[in-house]
Amino acid sequence: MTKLPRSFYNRDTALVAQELLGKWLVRDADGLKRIGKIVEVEAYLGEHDLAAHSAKGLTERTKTMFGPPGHAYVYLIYGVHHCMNVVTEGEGHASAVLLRAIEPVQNLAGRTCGPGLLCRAMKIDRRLNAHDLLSDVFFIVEPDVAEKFSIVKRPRIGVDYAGHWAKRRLRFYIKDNPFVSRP
DNA sequence: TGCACGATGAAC
DNA sequence: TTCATCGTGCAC
Repeated sequence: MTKLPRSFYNRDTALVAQELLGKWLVRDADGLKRIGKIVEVEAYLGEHDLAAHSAKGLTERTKTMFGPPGHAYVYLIYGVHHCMNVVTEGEGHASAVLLRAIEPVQNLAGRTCGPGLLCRAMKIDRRLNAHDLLSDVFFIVEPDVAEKFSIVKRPRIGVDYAGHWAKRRLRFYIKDNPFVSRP
């Protein structure tokens, strides 16, 4: 297992999103190493992307998105669930990749398909916002055994308010993977 | 200081 | 289809 370097995240967001598929999200907490394989993601392309939080500009909440790549952007949605993103591209670009579903690999209990459920299973909450993903307790690795799969591209979920941006196929998932939140 | 509104999930 | 639940951002 090789931890993804900063340079992996400092690239085109839609590309990073697709390359995150099949990678393992690792979280070491409470004496337990939890691992999930990323099977579904969405790309958010910076300030001009009306579906992205950063479209509102630099605010207290979105400043993590405007920060350096390779950090976690975690926020509370609907007052109930947490969503986990990976910041991409250079500092100030305000782009990120939302992790929407993972397949359990190690020490994961309960469902993991959906951004909120994924965070619950991985014990991710707002305390991890702005956390560096090159740390030793929260990071993403390239698995030793690479697998082959096809990538399906679809419009993002729950962003109908974003005009023409809602139609762009910036949601990516592993074809036929049973842990994808919605086919 | 108040209030409308979600990058969701679960129940009905 | 409806609702829970609360932090954020912006209007007064």
